[in-house]
Amino acid sequence: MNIGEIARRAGVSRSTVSYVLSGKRTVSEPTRQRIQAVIDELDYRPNANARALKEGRTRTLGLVIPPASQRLTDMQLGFVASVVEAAARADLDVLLSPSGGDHDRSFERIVTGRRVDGVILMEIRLEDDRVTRLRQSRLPFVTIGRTAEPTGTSWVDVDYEGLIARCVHHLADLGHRHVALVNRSAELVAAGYGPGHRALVGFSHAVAERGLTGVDLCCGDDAPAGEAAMSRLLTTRPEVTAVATINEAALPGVQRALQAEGRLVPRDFSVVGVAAAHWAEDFRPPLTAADVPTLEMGAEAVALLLERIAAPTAAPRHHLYQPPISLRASTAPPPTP
Amino acid sequence: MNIGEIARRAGVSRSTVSYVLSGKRTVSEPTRQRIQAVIDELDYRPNANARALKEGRTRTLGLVIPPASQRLTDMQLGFVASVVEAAARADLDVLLSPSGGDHDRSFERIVTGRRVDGVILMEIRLEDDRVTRLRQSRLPFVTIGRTAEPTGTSWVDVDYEGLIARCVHHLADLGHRHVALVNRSAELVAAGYGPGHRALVGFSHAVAERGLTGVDLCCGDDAPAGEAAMSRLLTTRPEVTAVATINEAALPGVQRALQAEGRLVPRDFSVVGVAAAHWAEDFRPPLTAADVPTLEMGAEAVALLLERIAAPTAAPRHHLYQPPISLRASTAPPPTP
DNA sequence: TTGTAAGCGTTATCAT
DNA sequence: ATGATAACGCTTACAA
Repeated sequence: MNIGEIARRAGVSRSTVSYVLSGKRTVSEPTRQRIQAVIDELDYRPNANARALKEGRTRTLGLVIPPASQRLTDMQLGFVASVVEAAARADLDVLLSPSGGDHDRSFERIVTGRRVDGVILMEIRLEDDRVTRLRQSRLPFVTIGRTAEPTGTSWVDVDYEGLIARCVHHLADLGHRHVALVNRSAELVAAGYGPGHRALVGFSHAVAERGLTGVDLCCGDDAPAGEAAMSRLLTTRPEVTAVATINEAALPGVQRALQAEGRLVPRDFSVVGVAAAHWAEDFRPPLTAADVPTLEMGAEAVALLLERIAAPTAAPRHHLYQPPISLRASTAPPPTP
Repeated sequence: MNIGEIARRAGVSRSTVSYVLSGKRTVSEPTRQRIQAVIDELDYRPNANARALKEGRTRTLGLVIPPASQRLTDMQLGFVASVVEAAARADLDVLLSPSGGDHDRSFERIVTGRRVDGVILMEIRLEDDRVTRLRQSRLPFVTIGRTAEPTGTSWVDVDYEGLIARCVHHLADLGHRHVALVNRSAELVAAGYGPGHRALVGFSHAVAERGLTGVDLCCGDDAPAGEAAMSRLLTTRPEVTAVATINEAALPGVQRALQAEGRLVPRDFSVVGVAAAHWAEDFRPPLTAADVPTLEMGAEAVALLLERIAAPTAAPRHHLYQPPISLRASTAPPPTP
């Protein structure tokens, strides 16, 4: 079923059918209706590839996700979902590429096969080969997260540095003197994963600024890891009375460890962090946290990408999110010794 | 950068370049090397759309996911990840379509725009418009889950009916007389969501067969809903000593409600279910459960789809998964009154 | 208001 | 062993 078939059945030329489809020139009402009737009857829709070939654009966005082997976190999933949704609203399709390293066939296909009009990249490292690769290609792209030197690229990111600093200040204001940071996994931080580094920077600065003692620990992205890290902390550093965290997936484990040690939150121990709202609300008691607006960020990433596609030479833009810290019920002054 | 440019620089015709790329006819070693050198130098890769147009296939799979608005469950995410991964292993790309209802533009684009060689459908209902739609189209497809009458289609599914029945028998064997089923949300069940219905059928039959009293309740896909449903059950039906569930996301809430009522698992109350392994292992104590093999199922769905694409007229195949129930530590005989 | 025809970048069938 | 050329299905000047 192609445009020629429709044209034949309607007794017109192919171009007239095309113009009915696109509305790019006026077609007399009788012919338009006749053609439309045939289209409806045969449920015809133009071949997207042929159209893309001719138009030079694919109406498709590429989304590079971390390889599936390592389970996606809730937040990553939130980004995927919101990007796909925002793209669908703009009548754009999304092509997924699971790729971690640089030499990835799927990634190469997308970047260089002209299958997409632009790319959204997730899980950005401070030094990121994929960003380098994309920069030298002509393909518009936007990153969720940012490299160490993001100038010249469009991106959205969460201000982990500032947010964790604010968390520490909040704890200091309450009177805590010994605080800890529960970071993401050691591998991630070692690999130069942005949020891990920036959270650590923000933590260290704030701790120094307020004259606190701070201990930072890495922790895998799941409850068992959180429980292990936390119980180790509680026994080796009993003076610590509060933690700040960016590792939402570890929270259930953090909670369990606290409970196992008989520390009541927030009476005996305070917890504060950066996390998607549902993790925070699911904590007992509800977690005082900066809620990462994944939905908004995914939509904004798509918007920025569409901008770059429309005007590739325009100055790149970015959006650093600093969601306010929702005061829920997990922080209080430290217990009096 | 197109094949003509490569041909010109290498001083050969376009077809020769094409043959070097595909290897479909022998090219003399010197010319082959000369052409390959140009290709490497310019990092040329053929335009995927042009190739698709000519070859009549896109090397792309469509994956229809539930609309992003409703957060994807962990299991759904597992399917997405494993499908994408399996496709990448076969050098196939995956086009995502978030679509719930039938009249979805994104879905229509994929089905009828010839953007993909085949489609994988998730979240199948007993009566599913998308399946009907796909059936009348010529496009090969595979479903994860199955309709009420799946004959003639290829699918993979979990045997919720048999599995929940086995759970009930397990509980009955232990001596429980009053058991409950924690199902998925009422909306889902009302909409004819397969797992919800089949779990209920399996539960009812097994309960009848063993002469137990059974109560079934629907419950949203999150911890708060699980907590609410469970605490309601514990107060209104205090005689119930065990639950079986297919609602993994509700498990943390189930646990909290039990704890709040002072019921110790498994001494006072038994819990058993069908859930991804990490939910089961995260339960306290570890949950006796049939572990849904999402990874395997996603890969199998891709394999079945590739079969159908290769041989559209061959008899469809399916795979009903009945993972064994891993005996962990959440079930025991009921407390003696 | 409509039709004709060129061309998007490939692949594959003929020739040579 | 290689080259010309006709499709694939569409959009869009350019003509009429």
